[in-house]
Amino acid sequence: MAERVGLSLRTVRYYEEAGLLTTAGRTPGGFRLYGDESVDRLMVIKKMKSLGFTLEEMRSLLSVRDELASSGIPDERRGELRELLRTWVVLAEEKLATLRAQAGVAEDFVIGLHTDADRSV
DNA sequence: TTTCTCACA
DNA sequence: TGTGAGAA
Repeated sequence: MAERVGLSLRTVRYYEEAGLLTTAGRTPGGFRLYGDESVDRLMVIKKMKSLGFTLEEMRSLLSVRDELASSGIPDERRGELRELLRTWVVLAEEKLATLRAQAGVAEDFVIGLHTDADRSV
């Protein structure tokens, strides 16, 4: 699984210990078994990580996702979960706005360096 | 090659 | 928030 998603073995196990990942059981010898949903989860985790979300935040979002995907949820609870998901959308959009602003700074900086370089010829 | 645990940053 | 090392 670590190889599939491009994480170290230690990291994948650490995420399990941190409650972000559930194994689909073990072999008789104790080896971890992973299902396809583990790939999904790890992709979400990787993206959130790169955006600077904490493990706790990942846990939070993943649990909402899980519950929403489970069956037999009362409509009222469903509404709550949808609402929670919307707050995550907002948080992600905030990250996006911050990064865009940073990209703008980087762009200006590079342009400035180019003009410096050109002038110094 | 895996697992777990303890230490370390 | 991870990683390294040792032992089983």
